[in-house]
Amino acid sequence: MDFNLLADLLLPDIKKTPDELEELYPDRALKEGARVTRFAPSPTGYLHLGGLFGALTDILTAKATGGVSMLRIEDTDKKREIGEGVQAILDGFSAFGLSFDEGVTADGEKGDYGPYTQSKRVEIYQTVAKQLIREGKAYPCFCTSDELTALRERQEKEGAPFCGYYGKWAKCRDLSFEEIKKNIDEGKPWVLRFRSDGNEENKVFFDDIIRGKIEMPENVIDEVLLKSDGIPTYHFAHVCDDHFMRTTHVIRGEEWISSTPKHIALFKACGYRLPKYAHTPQVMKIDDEDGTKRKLSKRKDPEAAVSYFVEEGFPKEALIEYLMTLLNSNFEDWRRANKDADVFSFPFNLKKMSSSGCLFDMAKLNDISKNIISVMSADTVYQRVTDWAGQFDGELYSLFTANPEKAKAILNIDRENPKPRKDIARWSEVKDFVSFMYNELYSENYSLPENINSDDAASIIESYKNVFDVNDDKQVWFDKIKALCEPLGFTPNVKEYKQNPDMFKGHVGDVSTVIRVALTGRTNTPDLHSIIGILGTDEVRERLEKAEKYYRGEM
RNA sequence: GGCCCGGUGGUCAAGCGGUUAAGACACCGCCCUUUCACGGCGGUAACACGAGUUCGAUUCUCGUCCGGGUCACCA
Repeated sequence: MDFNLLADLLLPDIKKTPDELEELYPDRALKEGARVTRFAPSPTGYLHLGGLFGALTDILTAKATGGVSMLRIEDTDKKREIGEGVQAILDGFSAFGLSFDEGVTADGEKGDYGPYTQSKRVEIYQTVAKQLIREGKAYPCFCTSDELTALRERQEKEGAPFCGYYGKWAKCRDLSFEEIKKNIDEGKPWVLRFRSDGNEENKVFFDDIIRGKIEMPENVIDEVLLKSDGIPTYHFAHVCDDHFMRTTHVIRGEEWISSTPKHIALFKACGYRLPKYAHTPQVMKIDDEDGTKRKLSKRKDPEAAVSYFVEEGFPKEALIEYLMTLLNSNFEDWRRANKDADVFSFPFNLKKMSSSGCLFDMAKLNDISKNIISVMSADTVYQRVTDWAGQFDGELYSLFTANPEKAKAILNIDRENPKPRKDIARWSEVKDFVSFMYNELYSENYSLPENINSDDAASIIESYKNVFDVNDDKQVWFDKIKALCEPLGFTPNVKEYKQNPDMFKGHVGDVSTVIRVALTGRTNTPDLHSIIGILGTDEVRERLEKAEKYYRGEM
């Protein structure tokens, strides 16, 4: 058959040649060892945690080697695409401060190797496809999906080694030009298939940067290259795009390992140099229902969406730092040695990546987040909280913005010193954390630790009321509390109490706890003296009186 | 089911033939402390199993088991 004729019959509008494409997208002038990576999501929904994980890997790899990272949108499946898909991805990245050197951005595309949206690259794919047809390496297939289903059933029944369109089962493989022409003239839809020359018996090897040498049977499937709408499948798009974008390192999820032999065959058929592959592990979680470890699922797990972390109010640095610890386990050591360094200056190494799937650990994220927030200034925390609240918590927002000085004073308690408290892991916790400082949020809770009874509590409060002065400095304030102890049967000396616990009702800590509970409704708060200063005389008196009445059983 | 990837404490993980098998989170205890915290110190706890190679296997090989992925005109 004259394949040139076939090529023109199938793709008459394609005039370009692959050589022209080669000139259009020349090799990149990068220094030795620089890696070109790409993150290539489909706009099918919100950005997934695994996506952030992968994107970070791409960006870090490029940064660490002086290379280039790209964001390419793989929108070749119009059925699964959702309207705001691209925007959702972009929003996800911007929320966590990630950006790529090239590709799709909020302000359009940047870079010389575009377009970076696959639906705009159809001419490129078809140009390569046409060349493949000319070389007899691709052919049109007119099988309907019903026929394909029937084929599969037949293969199963007859015990074929595996299912798929290949070898003797590939009935369109050897259609004559006349048959093809007839089908085309009749307007029958067709897909373009790869004419595989692979052999099941042969092995194909590739070196995965993360996993080492992987050996698999050679591809024999006549994979679909162009779908009936002329749009490429992932496999073909991957080969064309990563060749012409001059990608050096294809970093993708491990679910792609099994189709790599296809890609290798395609790269070879096109005469392109194979990129390096790195298949990353997946982020998993324990299923709440059956307790098994499984891949994070978009459908079942709210924390699979990066928007979850935005809504919960995790500072963006926290999620990134957490992901970094998963990416390269020496990150934490590096961070300890480089406290203020930009995460992107971390000497990331793909080879150090673990190859086994990891469980998402919320407790660890919380810890990292608390550490990060604990070293922020009160101004910064205030700013971040109000930014967050403006979007997710109107009540907190009005409370904070109505009196910024008060909010900052609260947030500043025990902060900005060498040993800051670590109370807050996410902005959504702030409201509860500060609730006792605002009457709008405060609700009394007078429950005491078991070792203190109501009568003693009432006496403590009564005595404290008599000596309380909001203007006392911290030392005087605490001396007064200590002075309350002995007359009431408590000791100001914790050590003394521990030596002779039977001689006292309790120690100064218990006395403080009573006052703390009376004033805040909880046993655990930041420095009481500071709280009293912010609350002010009237409020403190009012709360003390109320608590005293409560403990005396008068309300 | 075929093919492939993976399997070190509860979690993330160092380790690459000889180690008392690091560290971090979580948990527990103690200490510090003028309350609450922060912090410091310490503790519980692991090489899935079975063969083989070797003087010696967590490290290498094979098998078993377990977990995951993939077998589309989805990516």
